[in-house]
Amino acid sequence: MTDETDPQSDSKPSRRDPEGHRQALITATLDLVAERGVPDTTVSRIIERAGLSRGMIHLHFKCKEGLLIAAARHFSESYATEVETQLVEAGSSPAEIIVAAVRADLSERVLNPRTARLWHGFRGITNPDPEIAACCGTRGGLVKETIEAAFLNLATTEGQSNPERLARDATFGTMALLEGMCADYLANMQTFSRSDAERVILRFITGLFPRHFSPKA
Amino acid sequence: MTDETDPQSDSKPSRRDPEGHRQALITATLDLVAERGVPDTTVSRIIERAGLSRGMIHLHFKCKEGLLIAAARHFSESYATEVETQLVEAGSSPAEIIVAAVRADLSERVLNPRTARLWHGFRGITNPDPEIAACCGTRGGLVKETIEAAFLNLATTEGQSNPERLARDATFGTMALLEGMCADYLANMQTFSRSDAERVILRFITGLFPRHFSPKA
Amino acid sequence: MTDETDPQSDSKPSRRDPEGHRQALITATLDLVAERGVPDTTVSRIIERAGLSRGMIHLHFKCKEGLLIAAARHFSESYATEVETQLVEAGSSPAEIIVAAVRADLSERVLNPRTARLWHGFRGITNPDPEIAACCGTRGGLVKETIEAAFLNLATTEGQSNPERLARDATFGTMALLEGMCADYLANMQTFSRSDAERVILRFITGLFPRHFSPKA
Amino acid sequence: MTDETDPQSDSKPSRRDPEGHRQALITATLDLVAERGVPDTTVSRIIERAGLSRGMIHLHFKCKEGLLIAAARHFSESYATEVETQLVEAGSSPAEIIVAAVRADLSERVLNPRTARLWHGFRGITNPDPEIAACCGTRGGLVKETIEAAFLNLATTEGQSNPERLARDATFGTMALLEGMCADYLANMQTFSRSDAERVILRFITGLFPRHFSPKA
DNA sequence: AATGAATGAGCTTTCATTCAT
DNA sequence: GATGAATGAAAGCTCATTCAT
Repeated sequence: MTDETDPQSDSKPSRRDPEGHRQALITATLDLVAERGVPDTTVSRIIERAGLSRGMIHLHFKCKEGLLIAAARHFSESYATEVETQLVEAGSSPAEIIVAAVRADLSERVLNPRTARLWHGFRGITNPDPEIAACCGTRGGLVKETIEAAFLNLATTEGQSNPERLARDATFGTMALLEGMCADYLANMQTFSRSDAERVILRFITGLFPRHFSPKA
Repeated sequence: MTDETDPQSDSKPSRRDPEGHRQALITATLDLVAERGVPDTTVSRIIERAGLSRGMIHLHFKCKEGLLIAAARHFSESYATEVETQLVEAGSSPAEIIVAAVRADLSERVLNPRTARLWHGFRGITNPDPEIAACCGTRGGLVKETIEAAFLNLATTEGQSNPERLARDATFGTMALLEGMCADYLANMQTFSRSDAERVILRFITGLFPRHFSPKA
Repeated sequence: MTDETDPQSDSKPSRRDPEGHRQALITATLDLVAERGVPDTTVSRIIERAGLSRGMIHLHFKCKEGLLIAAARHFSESYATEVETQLVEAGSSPAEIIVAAVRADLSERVLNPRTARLWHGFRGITNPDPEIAACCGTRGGLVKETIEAAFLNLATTEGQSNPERLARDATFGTMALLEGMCADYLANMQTFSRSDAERVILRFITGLFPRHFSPKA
Repeated sequence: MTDETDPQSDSKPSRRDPEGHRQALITATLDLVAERGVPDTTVSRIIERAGLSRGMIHLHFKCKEGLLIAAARHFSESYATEVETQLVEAGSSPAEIIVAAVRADLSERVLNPRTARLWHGFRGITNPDPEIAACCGTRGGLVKETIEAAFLNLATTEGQSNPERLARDATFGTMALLEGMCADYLANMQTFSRSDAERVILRFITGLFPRHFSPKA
């Protein structure tokens, strides 16, 4: 998943390796944001964890804010990549895509303590850089587009009067439910049930598309 | 909501008014958390905004953390109070209660830039005081109980095989949707539509209780 | 040893008892200086321990410094009183008085963790109030005068050429040794030996007055 | 004693000179402890006197306590070094070494207002860091060992029944006297007489080793 | 490209003292 | 005489950033 080109695997990067240094700083930053939150992710802790020198951050990212933006973008892209990867292994019908997307979003690899803390950590910044707000403000981007396209496909097939609106509502609700599940997971990690979450979301979808999903999918 | 007994109206509290000072500090803190986030809510800014002296915070709340906890609790209680207030004006049937609760939660008084930022600001603290986590980790408490009771009422009436589970799913989904709407509102304040949000949530509820809600409630 | 007039023994003084309040504050101050040193003896800790109100200190002693002076003086007087008390039980010959004074000064009641810390605590104030310097700068006062008188008695009897100087040297040396022993006690409480200390001081005295003290006194 | 390699003499150290900065901070700290005592030796005063920036203390010593420990150790080492230096110029017989050590300890360079205040300032910390207690709790270390070895040499030569105990008593008494003299010096700088102090200490030593010291050494 | 010593603004907290009650 | 809420200066410390090397 990480640097294939780095001959020394993923430990401390070698002395002259600008790209390795960038990656090491981003990884250290994400680790810290997940563990301690954005405000406690200090320059000192980042460089200590990355095993690099103090000036490195300003050399590669201009300032701490720049590193934070790069880290948030990296995290957001990892999320989309991971969901898309899981979708590839699923079927290709719209209904299969939607169910697979929901399952992927609730899977251990996408929803875990680290990611739940990262989403909320970045979202907790009240006046975030627009860049951070754009990529971590809500789940969205590629995943949302994929789901919306599948819903539109279903709605059109069904011959509804206003398929665009149905698809939009379905997407809006599904994404909101996933957001809400993530918040619930963060607050109640011990008792949170992935299967309960999945069942509730499918009940919502089934309510909108009764022909395409069985009540007990 | 402010000092009825204070002869000098509700502006700056008089020199000897412990309770007024406590309230002033909590209000200033909530204002700042909403405007600038938790980490930028410094003691200096709080006392400047409250127009009080530096030592006051430690006198009344022992430390800044204590004030933050008191503020979070106050905010959480205000939320519940506001929703309950709006429920009083609604009908008394389970379905009416549920619809009213959703509408209240999406109303201007409950969901606005200040509250959306406060929820996420407090939630963004990665290792929060348990007290803060308990009251701001997710919408819950009184509102959730009210909704769950109403759903259970409907589910039992309907003669479902497992009414408890249906009520639990309905509550879980509704709360998750409200959470997700709040996150969406925070991320897209300009384009967010309260009516779209309400319609989507009612579609979810209608899917689970088709007899009690009309498709276009 | 304390307030004979207080009907409620030595616990918290009653509501209207100025003298009891003075004593309670002094005792609390000495306890704290012994336990935590002068700099950590704060007004808050003093009033908490004495169970009195904040304004009390400034009411009875004008300021914290005034209380500290009163406490130092009280401690110094307690030291002299205790030594004199032990001397009363001793013999009345000059040699007996001297040996008894040394023993008293090294006794558990006079040299213990509390007193060793109090002497050094007050002495550690670099620019002390002259009053504190006078009473806690070095052991002195009454005890020193008693010893010097006894030495002078011995020296005169012995018919030395310069009895005043001999007495002065003996007193100077004995007091210095007692000071040194106190410092050693503070630094090495576990290993300090009162009998070793006494033997060494008596060796010093025996060296100056071989006729009046046996080598193995 | 100062930077031989620094081309800009020994005034303010150059912008990049870690070791010089360390020394400057230690010197400033000792000056202040001597002038105002440990509690009034604040970070602000230290950096003002050293002409360095605020963060420097925490950069080189981690915290104020760390600087204080380093300063105490430096002071303790300076004391031992100074006494040893003066001993080199003295004779090499045990008796000469002892007399020289006493004289050195009472000399202007070893016993002066600054050092007397430093000993008592550091000793006045009631719950000192073990490191500070170890090096400033009592005169000791190298000087004590040197004196004890010399006394043991004398005691063995003299053929006493228990030479170790005699040497121990002599060392204990001499060190205690030197401690006591230092306390007396601190309390009575104007009237303190180095020659009186020396005479009294030699009287003690002469009493224990009459063959090796003349009564009026 | 890379380093890490240095900076000083700004952080939370503690403190002796005041004074309306 | 007695109280304790209120004050604000000053404490120790952390921080992102700079820049000589």
